Amino acid sequence: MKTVSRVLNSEPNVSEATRRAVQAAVEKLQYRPHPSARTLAGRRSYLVAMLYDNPSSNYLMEVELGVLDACQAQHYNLMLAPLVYDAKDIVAKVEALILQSRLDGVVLTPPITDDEALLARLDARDIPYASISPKETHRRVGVVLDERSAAREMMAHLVSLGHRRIAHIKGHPAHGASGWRLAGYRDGLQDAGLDYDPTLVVAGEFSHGSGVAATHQLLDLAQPPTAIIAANDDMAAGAICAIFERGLSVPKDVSVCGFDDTPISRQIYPSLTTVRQPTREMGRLAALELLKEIRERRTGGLVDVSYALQLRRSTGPAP
Amino acid sequence: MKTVSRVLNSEPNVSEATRRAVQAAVEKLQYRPHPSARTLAGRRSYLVAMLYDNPSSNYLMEVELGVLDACQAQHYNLMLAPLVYDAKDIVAKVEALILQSRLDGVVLTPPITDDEALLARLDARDIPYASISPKETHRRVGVVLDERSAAREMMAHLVSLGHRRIAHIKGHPAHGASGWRLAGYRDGLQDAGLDYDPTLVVAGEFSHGSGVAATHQLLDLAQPPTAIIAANDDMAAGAICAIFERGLSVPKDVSVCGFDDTPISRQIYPSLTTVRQPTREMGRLAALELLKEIRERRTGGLVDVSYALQLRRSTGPAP
DNA sequence: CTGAAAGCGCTAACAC
DNA sequence: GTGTTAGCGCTTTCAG
Repeated sequence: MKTVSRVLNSEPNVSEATRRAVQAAVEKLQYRPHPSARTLAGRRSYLVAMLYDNPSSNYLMEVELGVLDACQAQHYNLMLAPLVYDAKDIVAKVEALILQSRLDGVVLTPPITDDEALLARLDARDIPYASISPKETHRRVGVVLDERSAAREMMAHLVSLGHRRIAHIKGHPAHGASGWRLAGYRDGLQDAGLDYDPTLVVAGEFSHGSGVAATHQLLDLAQPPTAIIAANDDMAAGAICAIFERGLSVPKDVSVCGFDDTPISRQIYPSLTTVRQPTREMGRLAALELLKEIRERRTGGLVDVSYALQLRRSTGPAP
Repeated sequence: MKTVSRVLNSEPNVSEATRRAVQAAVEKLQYRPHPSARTLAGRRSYLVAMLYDNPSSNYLMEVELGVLDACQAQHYNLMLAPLVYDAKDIVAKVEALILQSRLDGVVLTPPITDDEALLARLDARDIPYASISPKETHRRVGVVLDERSAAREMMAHLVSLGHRRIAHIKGHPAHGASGWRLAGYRDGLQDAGLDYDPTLVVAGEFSHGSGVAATHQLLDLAQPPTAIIAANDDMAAGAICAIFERGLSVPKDVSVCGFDDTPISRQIYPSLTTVRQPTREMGRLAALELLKEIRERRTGGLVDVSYALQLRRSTGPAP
């Protein structure tokens, strides 16, 4: 019996002949190991959870697909854990989840990646976790991308088109990406020798509606911008709606660009210039690092992925 | 030990006093039953899967949220099973899934809802399943909506705005909804005393790109339509892109409407007139019926949910 | 109404 | 390299 177990788990100390014989029998009998028996006898649950906020964003759906991919490839199960981040009892909720479901590990998405209380609890319980775009990267497992340089490059693109009054709609303040993208925006201004004008930087929270509102605010300015760089695609789509509502045109009157290259960037008119993040791949890689960490502690690392400007129709020469 | 088990599973034959004592102890010891032990000893896995095709559609994401909701409420786990529907080995794949994961049941989404071979297999293995918008509704468990009447009402809306040349972009032929929506379109023509013009009905496959292509085809007609009713929101968004690309305006030159009321209908300009389907709720209800069916065979039913026209900015008076 | 006994199907630890 | 033994933490069955 144990020999069969060894073959099924690719463990060493089985002769090639025996291994083959077992495999043949498995095939013939259509044998499938029972996951629960395995979990009960062994120490692991073969279950990881993905913790996330805001379940209906385009971005998270892509991430989920990637995480799922990696889990399936390694025969792990994925449990979806939508969390309302406002709730102050997030730590308690996650704790209950871990206790009840015996999770082997968790994948964290922003802004949960940087909840100190939660991370401390995870560490204390010795639950491995991998983060996607965490704010703090010291000694972390997961995946990151140089968002600041991406924003800076996007700025260079706008400047090259002749834009001088470039506005920025910020992301949700709890997300690390918001800060980096703003920093890149400022880098871009500096590169072009432009002054930082605080009236051109308005708050947003990654939602379509917040993009609409922010854009109306910008267009009400005595000297409205000729280009808007939104911290994500949903807000950029909102910006385009607001511009059209005023009878203006994109990109003739105002150029707009977003971030993330989510499906919506190709589904609106005009198609959106944006920064391509390999979102799905990021989910996959984060999950892969998590699984490594689960198998063997201290072997997971922080993977750096690269972005690419995706030039489409929503940006054009300054009027 | 068995008494504790009874209390935890809300089984009868425990005195109120004992029950209370057990509950107090559970609380005090922070005891949590081990899911795998329960699965191993009992006969159920407390696991259901959602089978779906085309994982990146707005529609499915909403459905998933609803299904997840119902499962969590009843302490069932949800396994996501993205399937490539082209593949001819779909039955084998699902079979493997059931065998390996010991699923208690599955939720089916279109067009998998009507794969005869798969359904036969599920029946043979006695695996309960619930369908969301199945084509065939006889003796089925799940949730349906009167799509035909919805399309018909939408037609009435367009006719009331003065439109006479109304085109239809069909959905993916494998989906039942495509047929019903087309039927409702024809009902609407008849109601208005309009002739059916086959050149005004073009093929689509529910994707944005297919909506763009279909619309170009319609606008190339000697007598182009003044209104387009697409079989879903993604294609309607594509139609709007195509119309704008030609320098025309929506709804001034052409009115456009979609189906499903997915998030994108509110994220594009102009906002989309569409048929609201309680998509998330449909996922929830289907899962609920499935769980009923799992607990006690022949108790699940077919729930009928209602739609509502969502009038927004993409439809207006005929030119 | 309560509980003892016997597994569910695996893996860990340890012989051989 | 292979096999034995003893559980993992529950539920089922059946006796009280």
